[in-house]
Amino acid sequence: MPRPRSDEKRSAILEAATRIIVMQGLSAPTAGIAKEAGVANGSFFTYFETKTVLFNHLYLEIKAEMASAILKNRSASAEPREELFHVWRNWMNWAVSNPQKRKALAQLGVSDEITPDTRAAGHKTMAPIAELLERARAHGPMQKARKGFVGALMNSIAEATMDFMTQDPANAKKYSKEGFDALWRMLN
Amino acid sequence: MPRPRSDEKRSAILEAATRIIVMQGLSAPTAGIAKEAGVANGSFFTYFETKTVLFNHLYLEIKAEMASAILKNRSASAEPREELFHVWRNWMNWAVSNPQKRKALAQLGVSDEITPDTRAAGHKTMAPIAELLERARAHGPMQKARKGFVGALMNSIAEATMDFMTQDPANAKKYSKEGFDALWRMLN
DNA sequence: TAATAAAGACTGACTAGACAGGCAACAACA
DNA sequence: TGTTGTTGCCTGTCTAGTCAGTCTTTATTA
Repeated sequence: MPRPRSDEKRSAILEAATRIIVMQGLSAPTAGIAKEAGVANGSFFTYFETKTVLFNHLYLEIKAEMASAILKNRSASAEPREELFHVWRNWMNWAVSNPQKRKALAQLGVSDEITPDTRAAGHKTMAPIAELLERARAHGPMQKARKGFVGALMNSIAEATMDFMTQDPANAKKYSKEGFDALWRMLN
Repeated sequence: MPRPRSDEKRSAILEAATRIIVMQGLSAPTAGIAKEAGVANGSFFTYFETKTVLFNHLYLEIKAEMASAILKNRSASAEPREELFHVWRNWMNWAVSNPQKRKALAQLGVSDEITPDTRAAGHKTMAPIAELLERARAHGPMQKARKGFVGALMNSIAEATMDFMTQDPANAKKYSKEGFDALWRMLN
């Protein structure tokens, strides 16, 4: 049997890229990422054809992981408010526990190396959350607003809240509660 | 007497940089910016010592212009809600009228070439708006939240709203109203 | 008014360095 | 020994910033 192409090294590169991007930005040399991953300079390109391909994979991976963390342990029965709050808490927890991934994701998100296809795929992983939001706003003042707009507003409030939580961890809980209450007031 | 160094060319470079950044991103070559400004390659550096210096100047200039547009024609007497809405409308109008500047500012804002000093100065130009927000939230449920946090929430809602307005201009007015109402609900 | 000089704004070819990706050689396993 | 993953050196390309020199305008003089 041929020695299998190591998925571990693939993951190592993705993780190394996260760390390096946080520290040095997207213009960081591939050589640095390879070194951080404990892999030879040229090996980088046996795992990812180009730097851009790596970026697109990393974007999707982090986004998918985040979506999965957000949707963990849902109780299907709960009231809309409770349901949304559960998701909110998962979201904020993930952000506090994974500041690097969040930071890297933010950088990747504004890069023009991320293709529309990748963005669309990333958006798709968030679809269940959008659906949940639909129920939460169903009877409130935003019921006639465009679906995507409400989602964008929620997302922007969440991002701002997460920024403050990571920047001032001592008051993280406070920000989380205030942020969610603000969101709920907006929806109802 | 020496011929005066042309402020027009300085402005031309700043304007050219805005256009080029929107089209090509921050990694666009200085040569391209110089060409777009109708200035020789090397002249770029007689107006701005380095590319980073240009970026910092541009960031501040756009931010200051935006703040000035937002604060235009204020009537000091009005009710908090009216006062805030006036500012909101100015803000949205500026965004719709200057999509390129907004886009360039967004790119510059996430760049790590913008120094903390520059960010602080940019923040300062928005101080009057923050003050106004203080009055608007004074009697609402967010009166005990940290000042900067409320400002960040307002800003994030405004950004999301402006995104949708520029992306779907036909419904711009609708988004503007819905966005402001959402903000006000959040504050009260 | 015309000729000359001085100043300094402006130019663009050039350089030094950085980096993405290629590739020829190598190592490990069957 | 053949096959395949892995290596790290190499190269072609790109670009920020430099600098020796040109050009334009103003000041001075006759």
